[in-house]
Amino acid sequence: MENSFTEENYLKAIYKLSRKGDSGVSTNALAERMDTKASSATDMIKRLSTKKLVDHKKYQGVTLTEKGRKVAVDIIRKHRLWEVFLVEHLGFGWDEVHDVAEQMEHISSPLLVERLDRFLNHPKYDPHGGPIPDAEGNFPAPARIKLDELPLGKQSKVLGVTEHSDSFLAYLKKVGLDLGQAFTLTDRHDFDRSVEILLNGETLHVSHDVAKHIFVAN
Amino acid sequence: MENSFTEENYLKAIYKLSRKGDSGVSTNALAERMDTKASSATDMIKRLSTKKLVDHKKYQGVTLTEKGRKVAVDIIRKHRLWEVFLVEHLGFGWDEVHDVAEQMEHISSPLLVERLDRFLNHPKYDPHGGPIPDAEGNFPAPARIKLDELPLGKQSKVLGVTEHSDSFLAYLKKVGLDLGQAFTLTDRHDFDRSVEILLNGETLHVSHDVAKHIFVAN
DNA sequence: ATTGATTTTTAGACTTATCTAAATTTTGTT
DNA sequence: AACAAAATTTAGATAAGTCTAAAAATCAAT
Repeated sequence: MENSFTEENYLKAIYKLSRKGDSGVSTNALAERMDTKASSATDMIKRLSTKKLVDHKKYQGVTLTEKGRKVAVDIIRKHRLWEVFLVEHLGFGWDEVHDVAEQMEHISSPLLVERLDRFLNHPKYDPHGGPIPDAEGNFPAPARIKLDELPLGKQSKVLGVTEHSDSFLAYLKKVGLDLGQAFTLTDRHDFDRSVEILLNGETLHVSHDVAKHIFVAN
Repeated sequence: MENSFTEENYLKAIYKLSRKGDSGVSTNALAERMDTKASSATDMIKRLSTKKLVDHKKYQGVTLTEKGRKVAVDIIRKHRLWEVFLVEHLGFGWDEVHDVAEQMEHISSPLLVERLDRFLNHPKYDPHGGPIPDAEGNFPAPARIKLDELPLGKQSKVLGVTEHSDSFLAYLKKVGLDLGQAFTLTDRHDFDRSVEILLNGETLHVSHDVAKHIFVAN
């Protein structure tokens, strides 16, 4: 009754895609996210379906069962806990941890996870600002909003991002929007929904496309 | 040019079996250690051979190439570093870590290993007393001997074991021969090569079969 | 509502790692 | 040296995960 790494990765992908659209996840979307072909996704859907980890009606997309959701959330929990460890204890940059955590998340030992969680002091968010579910699969209520929703004049700081592409992270680093960076929202342009923020004495213009992907303290 | 977990485990098994007998490792011995059939071992030997990780002449046993030895030793390095982490930072008992480390040893990230090693302060021995090779694959010179070779009257302490079965570890725990336990060798019986040691004011009789599996400080 | 495009599934093949059963090579003994 | 026993390899199957190419179902659109 063990799940392979591949099965776990598919479950995680289905979970993440479900967050977006509210209906079932399409075979094509799943295949694209898994960087594989639709036929492979179909095969895996069948496998997961016989294991009662997903519900599937032909041509109708997949959804996770409660059992499947538990597995997916547990992997996310492990992924994010390891990211915290890598950044806080091994000195990794928050933009260097993803690939390693992608491997560590598959280590199977409930005792290890419990002890790691305690060692890290039960963190609620990972270095990207992603919420860490507890052992029962419940996510913490996020005390944070997107930068484009922050009230004018408010002081805040960067808590995380919702976009993890290399180019986006590199852009943030270049303009100084590092994790934890404090700033004040000084202006807002309604016509294009861009904002101006003051950080380290410099005024920075941030487009809405960027602002909507940045989590900040509320 | 990636090695699968299975390939890595075979390489590690060949390495460990090579330590014992000095000649090549037999297919049967390898199959037994991998808990599989001889035919499977033969198949894997062929695979590793085409990858230039082992040398093999039909019916003649396998030996690691230099390349194969590097891979095997690197896995042992990772295994032992993670064991140190589990015991010293997550509060695992030295008898609880093996199975988890067995999984962690396959995580592939030279950067991670380097940083873990630094975080742990470049340990030379794992919690079982096993020497940890450095990044170049060199083992530290062991400043320790087996209990059955300890001179009469010498004070010492338990550094590790060469036998990791549950029953053996449980026996050690029961009689009080824990890791780090200090004692004095008070007597030696030549007829059966057993020894008597004094620990915590109690005299303990230790058979040669047990003593030869215990590393102690020299 | 029929056509055409898109999405999804099936069919058949390949790879890795395993197995059983049979064949072959080596070893040990007389 | 010959023959039986033991060890090893080959042959052919199976399961997981993938692929390409083709068939089937759904969707979109006039």
